[in-house]
Amino acid sequence: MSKYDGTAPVAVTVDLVIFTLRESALQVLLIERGKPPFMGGLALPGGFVRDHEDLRGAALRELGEETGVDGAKLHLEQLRTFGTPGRDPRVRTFTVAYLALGPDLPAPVAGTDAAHARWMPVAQALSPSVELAFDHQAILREGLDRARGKLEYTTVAAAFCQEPFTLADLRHVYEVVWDLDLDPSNFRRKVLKADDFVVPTGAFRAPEVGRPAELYRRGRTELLYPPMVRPA
Amino acid sequence: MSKYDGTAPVAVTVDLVIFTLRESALQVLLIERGKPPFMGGLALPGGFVRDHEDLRGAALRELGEETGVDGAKLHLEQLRTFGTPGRDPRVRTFTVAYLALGPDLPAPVAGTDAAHARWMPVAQALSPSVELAFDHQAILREGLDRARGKLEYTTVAAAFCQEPFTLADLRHVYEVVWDLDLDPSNFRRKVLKADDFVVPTGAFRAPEVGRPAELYRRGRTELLYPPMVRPA
DNA sequence: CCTTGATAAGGTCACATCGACCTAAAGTTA
DNA sequence: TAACTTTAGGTCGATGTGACCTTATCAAGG
Repeated sequence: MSKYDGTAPVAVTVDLVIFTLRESALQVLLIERGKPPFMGGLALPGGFVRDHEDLRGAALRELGEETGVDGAKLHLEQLRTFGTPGRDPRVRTFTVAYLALGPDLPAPVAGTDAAHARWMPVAQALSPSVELAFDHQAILREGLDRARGKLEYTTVAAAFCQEPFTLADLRHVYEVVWDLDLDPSNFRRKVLKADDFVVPTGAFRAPEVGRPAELYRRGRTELLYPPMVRPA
Repeated sequence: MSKYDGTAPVAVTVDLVIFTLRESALQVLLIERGKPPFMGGLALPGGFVRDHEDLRGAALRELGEETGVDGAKLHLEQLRTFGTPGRDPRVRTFTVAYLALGPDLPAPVAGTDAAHARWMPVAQALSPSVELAFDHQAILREGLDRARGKLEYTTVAAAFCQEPFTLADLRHVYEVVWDLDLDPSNFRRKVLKADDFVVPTGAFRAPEVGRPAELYRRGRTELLYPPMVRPA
């Protein structure tokens, strides 16, 4: 970039913050780096953007390589771009961070690119005991903040649920991501009053114990109005 | 990028969507391009990110060059990164778009980099009669959407007001950006009930006609709770 | 076969907020 | 002084919310 003509060595990558709900915890997909820098350390999945490849396309490709999941069915949105000089010790690197949300995604499969990938509770990944490569801790932090905020005024919570799902499943998403308890009755009232947040299927699912719950699918609404208020 | 090692010709730029209120209209700063491509056409201000320069730093520098304003006093946030192949016919270019909001900013000064810059009402810039270079129309559209949305649940509206300002000034921001009328009385109640959105100065300003209005300064709160609801 | 326990479904009620509207205060202009 | 304009502030019915209660429907156990 020294000549300001775009020919100096600059790299552009995408990094993914992939969240899912496993074992009643919000978990993030991390990979073990197989090459320097930060070899052996943990990092967010990601890679270089290829020629002729859209940014979103690159994110979808990485998503498929790391989780084996068809990203077309997940929620995927751009988070922010990080480009502080020195964040990659090798070359000036800009990374476009993406946030992906999905229902309980499969464990990474051995024998693939994803062999060195694993799920880790977000709380653990953000704790001082874990060190992530590059500035991935900051990216993860921002992904968490974004996800928490978006639950309030959008319907993305349903992206964490495998269809069909019960209202308890959906409430569970809020409770885990926000780390608090919600009143089942009031939650039900809000969700059903919001227009086309969820649509009933007429079918029911019997839990291990208790009354069977009706099953729902995602509605078409993206924006949640009125918003789900997050208690103090 | 063909070798995935970050040495292929790739350019990274920042582009700015700079909004201000002039003559009771939301206006955006556009420049007349002095070189190809799109020579002579209108475009958002922006430029290459330099070595050793932060993304935000590059945005602040361009802001100063184009408006002569010390960006430290404006609201500046990252919008999104655009990198569709072919968006720049010369070389693969990724642009990190920033959104800047400020009070009635000075007209561009002749004899500077900003000589070819001018303010244009956003409605006009987005109309079919105006063609912006590259994908700047899409970027502008997204900046407008972001600004409109952020007025709801943050206090950025105050960034459009020169301090000190009246509640009518602040209300005017909402009315212009949202293109609708708000009830002065209810607006007043909401703003004053929100904690530390604005702080009274005790001073008053006499308008051309009508009762003098109390003057306020920006408070420290960033998030507006409860949010300002946008009528349908 | 009925009780217990658990969860879903749905209702009640006091309270806060909101939109629509009204009144009073404090200036300027005719 | 009257008319007009804008700010400041209040009222009231409608609506949303949190806390809590009741009932329905299943499984498990006596």
